[in-house]
Amino acid sequence: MAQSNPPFMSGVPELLLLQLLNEQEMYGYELVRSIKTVTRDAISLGEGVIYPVLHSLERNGSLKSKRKAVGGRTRVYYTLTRKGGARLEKLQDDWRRIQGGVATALAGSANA
Amino acid sequence: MAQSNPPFMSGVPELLLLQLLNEQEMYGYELVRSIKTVTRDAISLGEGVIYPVLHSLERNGSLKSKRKAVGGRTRVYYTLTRKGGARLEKLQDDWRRIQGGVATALAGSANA
DNA sequence: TGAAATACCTTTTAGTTCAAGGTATCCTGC
DNA sequence: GCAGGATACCTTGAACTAAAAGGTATTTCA
Repeated sequence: MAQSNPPFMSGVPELLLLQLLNEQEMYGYELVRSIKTVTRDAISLGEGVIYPVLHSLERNGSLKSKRKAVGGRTRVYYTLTRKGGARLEKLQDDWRRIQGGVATALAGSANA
Repeated sequence: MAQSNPPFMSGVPELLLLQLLNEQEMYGYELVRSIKTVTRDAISLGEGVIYPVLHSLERNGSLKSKRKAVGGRTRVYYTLTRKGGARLEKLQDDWRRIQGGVATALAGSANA
């Protein structure tokens, strides 16, 4: 039946979004540029990645959104729910675990 | 035409394999268990991940293999080529970049 | 008026990883 | 002498993620 676990590496886009939205509400287009800035260009995620993740997080109750008209354009602002906060903590833990795992491996013969 | 870049997070299995093989020659089954050990259980990759990566690395000239009969079983030992060494360095850099990127983002409002 | 930036979104394609299954040998205990 | 578990190789099929590209519409500014 092959019920796959989520690929162990994934969820970084999701992690970054939740992290930023935990600090302040933002809208999609803003998040696209924020991620680039905040990671000092190390990570650049296009709109085709951001919007689908945003929508799925809202669907599962991790985010809530609010439309605001600014000038003539509409912006959709997102904020974390309590569930989103829990999700963020889980993803942070996951990340630290695998980051630590890779670091240990890389330390193998290196410098030291 | 959508000529995709490899997903920015990927290549961690490849990185771990190359790293371990850079330290000493190993065979597939051994690598499966080594990765689990060396990452202190943070990362566990099955044979279905390891063998295909091994084969594709050999195909593109990053690894070379040598069969050895041990008892009645055959082991296929892999070692890095020069090209594999270069590939390892590239993946290490990639990893450090994205790791740094995520770290910067996570540092945002945290503890400090 | 026309190009670039802002702002939303979806669809298509490609790529990776996962679980599971398949073969065969060896060793241990019974 | 044979059953079961560990060793050792491998492939297949499904699931999931993320990348790229395209599509609409408005605003700003030259």
